[in-house]
Amino acid sequence: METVTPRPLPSAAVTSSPPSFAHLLLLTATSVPHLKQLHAHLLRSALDLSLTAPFLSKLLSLSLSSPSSSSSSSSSLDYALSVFLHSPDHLHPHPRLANRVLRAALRAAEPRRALRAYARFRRAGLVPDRFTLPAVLRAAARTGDDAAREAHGLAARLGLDSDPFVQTALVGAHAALGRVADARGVFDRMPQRDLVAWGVMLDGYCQSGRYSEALLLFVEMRSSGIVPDQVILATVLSACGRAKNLMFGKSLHCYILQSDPSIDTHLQSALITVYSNCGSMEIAQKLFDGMCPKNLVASTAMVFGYAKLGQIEIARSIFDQMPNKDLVSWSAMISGYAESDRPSEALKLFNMMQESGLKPDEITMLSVVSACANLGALDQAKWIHIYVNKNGFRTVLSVGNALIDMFSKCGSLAHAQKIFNEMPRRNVITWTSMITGLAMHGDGRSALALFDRMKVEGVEPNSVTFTGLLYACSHAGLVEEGRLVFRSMAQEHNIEPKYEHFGCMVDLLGRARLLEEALQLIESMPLRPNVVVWGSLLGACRVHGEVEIGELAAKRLLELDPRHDGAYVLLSNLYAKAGRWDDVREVRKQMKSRGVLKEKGCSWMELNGKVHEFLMGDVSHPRNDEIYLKLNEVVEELGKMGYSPNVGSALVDLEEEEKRGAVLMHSEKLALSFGLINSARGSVIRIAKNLRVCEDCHSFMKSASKIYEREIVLRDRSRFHRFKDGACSCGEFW
DNA sequence: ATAGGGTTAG
Repeated sequence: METVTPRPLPSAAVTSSPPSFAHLLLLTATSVPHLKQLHAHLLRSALDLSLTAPFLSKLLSLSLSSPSSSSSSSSSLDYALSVFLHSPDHLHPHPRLANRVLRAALRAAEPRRALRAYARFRRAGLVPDRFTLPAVLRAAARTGDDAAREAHGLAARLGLDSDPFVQTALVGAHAALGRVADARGVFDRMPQRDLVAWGVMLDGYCQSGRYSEALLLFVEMRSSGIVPDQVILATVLSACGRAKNLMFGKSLHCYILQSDPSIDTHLQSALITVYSNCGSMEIAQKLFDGMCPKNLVASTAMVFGYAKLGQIEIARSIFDQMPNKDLVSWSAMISGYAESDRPSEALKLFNMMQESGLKPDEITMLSVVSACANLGALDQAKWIHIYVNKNGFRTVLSVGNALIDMFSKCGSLAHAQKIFNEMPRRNVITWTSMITGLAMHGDGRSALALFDRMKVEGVEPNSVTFTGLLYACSHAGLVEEGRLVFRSMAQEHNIEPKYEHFGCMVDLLGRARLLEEALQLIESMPLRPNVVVWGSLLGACRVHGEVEIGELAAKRLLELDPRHDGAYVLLSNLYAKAGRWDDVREVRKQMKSRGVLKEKGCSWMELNGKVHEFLMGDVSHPRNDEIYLKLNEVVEELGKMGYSPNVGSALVDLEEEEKRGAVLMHSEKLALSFGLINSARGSVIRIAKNLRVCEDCHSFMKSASKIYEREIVLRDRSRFHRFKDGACSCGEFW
């Protein structure tokens, strides 16, 4: 049971005795090492003063005054705290001393240490005061420790729960631990709320990603007549940018100009962020141009904004012009490349960042891992994994999640599963990533089994989980299971199916040749059918050579997006399959007249840590001659088994013979030839490709795997194909 | 109590 009676304070007794020479000596110390030296000296004369108030006091002021950037300050703090932590139980620390330690630990970004020290203090009989609790709560908020609940109760027992400082800290702690409703409850019961309290509540919404609610709170604040300061405005602007609420941003901009045209740099940067997050780069650029000197934060926001719009070259040039770059600016540029499908550049930049002497944090790592996932290069992935473990990111949940995805996308389910199994904690993203990984590899049964386990463990699936599950059913041809999953979404989990779910269902039904049913689903869905669902239907029609429904799907698709290259390609393949060559030419003509270009096929593979790229018909590789020689050989060998190129996959108006040539030059065939030349017999050949593999390449790979006795793992845009002994793991469901 | 970078799906 908690005691609230203050205990006698022996340390105060020490202070009140006349200072000894030893004490005076201590006070001459000029640095922590110096103090340690004096301390050791006094110990030798049997005077242990380390537990006296003056010593601790001096120790603290020295620790706190050393420059915060140097590593010595953290080790000084370490020393200071260890003295506290090893002091005997009967010390009964004075809250003032405890508060200084807690504040020091917080300032040194050592919340865990603060909590340990606090626990130690409590055991020694500390009775916290109105300054202790906020510090503890802030530490707990940062570590995710549930000391907050305990502190809440303690505050009530000590009668401190009506103190505005304590209340504000409670709001912050609840919010940081994801209990926004509890935070709001405390906030609403506060009899008076200063700007800090409003700020903490606003920040609380932002921390849990509820940006629109933050904006609502700001509106409430304004209507209760409170005038925001620059800190509040900066927070709200940030929320506004993240909520991508351009209108709100503009009105905030007006408000700021009206109320106080002297905008400080924080606000300027925050305004730029609003516009760049909303994709309004013209306005962002104008504000940025008016900024002198350009600050780091604003420049980073510009880099981010352009990168998000795909204008990666402009982003890069701003990045290159920045005189100083910190971790956040590097990360923004790296994630820009990662998100714009330029994984090699992302990894290159990561190396440059390290050369410049910066160590990544976990957020940088997420972009790096995700870039490697997109690249699909297994050796790189293994290297990144080692790097993650070496640099202390192994136990970070989000990084573990990204690793699962990375190994799945690099073709090694085994690695992904190992990481999954060894994760100390798992959240919905962990499970979803693993389910999606299994789906990509065509293992639908395991994906469903994992989903059952997930439910048993009480993790609530979200809409992404269902995308993965439906995708798993679709790629494994599990029609009934897919229907059940689809139905359970709304019925059991309260998740309304979105476009991607309908897309998966259309895919699932379509691949099972239930094309009529797929069409009915599209026509009866509560959302307006979009490019995704018509595209799925068209794809299925191509697989089954179903011209009539396919034409309809293509027509609808092209109404929605006349420049959709995939639609023309699929339609043309479909006509080719049916032998309707006039229609093939017609599609081609239409495409030409509308200036639509087919995305160029590109494959790549890793050799000795280097990624080699092949475009369709590529002749630029330094070992071009060898590659084509090998390709000819493979074609000849396969020909003996009855292979002949399937020209339906060619989308060019060429003569028959030229079509054959074009199909034979598909990028994955070039990559395969390169792989056969350069890798040892019996080793796995891994190829990644930007588009979906064509029918001809698919059968080509199957035969090649048999003749050359090689396992070939091909990642295409939608899934993995593992060719072995003349068969593919996809079982033709693709 | 203040501004900039983040994992699954698309």
